[in-house]
Amino acid sequence: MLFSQSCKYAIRALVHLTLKTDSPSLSREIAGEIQVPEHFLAKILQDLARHHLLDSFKGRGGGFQLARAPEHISLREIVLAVDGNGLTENCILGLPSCSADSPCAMHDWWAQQRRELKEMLEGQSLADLAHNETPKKINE
Amino acid sequence: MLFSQSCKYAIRALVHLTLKTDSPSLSREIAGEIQVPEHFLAKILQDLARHHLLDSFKGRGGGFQLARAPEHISLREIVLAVDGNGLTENCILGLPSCSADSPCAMHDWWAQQRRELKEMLEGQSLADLAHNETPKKINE
DNA sequence: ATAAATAAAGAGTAAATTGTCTTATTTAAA
DNA sequence: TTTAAATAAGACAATTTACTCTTTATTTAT
Repeated sequence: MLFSQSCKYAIRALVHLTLKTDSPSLSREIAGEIQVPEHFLAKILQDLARHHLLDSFKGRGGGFQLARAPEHISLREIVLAVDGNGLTENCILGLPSCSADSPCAMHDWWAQQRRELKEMLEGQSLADLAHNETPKKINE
Repeated sequence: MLFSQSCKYAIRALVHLTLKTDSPSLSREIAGEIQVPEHFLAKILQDLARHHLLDSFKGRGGGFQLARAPEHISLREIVLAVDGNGLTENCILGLPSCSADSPCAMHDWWAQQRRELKEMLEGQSLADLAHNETPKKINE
């Protein structure tokens, strides 16, 4: 599994928010729309706010909102915020001692793969993702 | 995390066995050499035997051995045996309904990425991996 | 036959992740 | 200034993954 469940939910929530940039959205409503556990999502949104990908507003009229234009939020930033940098920084076989000096069996292979993966996560913006989202049915 | 802990252990065990193709190795000894929990590894080896990547022999003189030449065991086969096909077959955002007809926000991006990942897992054989392993110190 | 060595299997424990519920805290409106 | 609406935070429950321990089954050598 490339992304944790939290990270998947984060991406879906952010894509959803990309389509609603006018006013703050309630965590409860977002959860309902993208069909994920309400309180669990709330924590993820708090986390994204701490990482300055979202702005949060308390009290009446509050909610969550993208902190920046979706064109300037990369998929990589989202993954880093929620899952940390383990995916691209740790040894793929989990060896703490793995390094260029004492490489594991997959070190060179993964060094190449991870670089490409990183570039592709950086190259994909939230705006790109939102653009590919299946449009909601209107009739019905 | 790309691979489960079990899968990481499996790869390390198989690489180790690639360097010892003469006679069956004991699961206990493999665990000691690659430094992973003994009984946990035993189950993983059983699983690899069920998937015909290893041959197992009970009783005195028994142990585990590669079922085929390491040149003909791909990294992809190992991952499939231990982690299943979820990584390359499931929606990366975990949506059961995601398909070409109703794609998720990352569908197209991931379709491309997963194809490349698949090819690279197929292209890497156990022999290739073993070849990149850090050689054990001899003096001392 | 018997004993010893090994994998196989099963049941259980521990830890991490995922998800729920309740209570603060903050804000804006009435 | 009180009340209602929202996020923030904390404690907890459930599930999955990782790991351990014990027993059973099988094989070889004596």
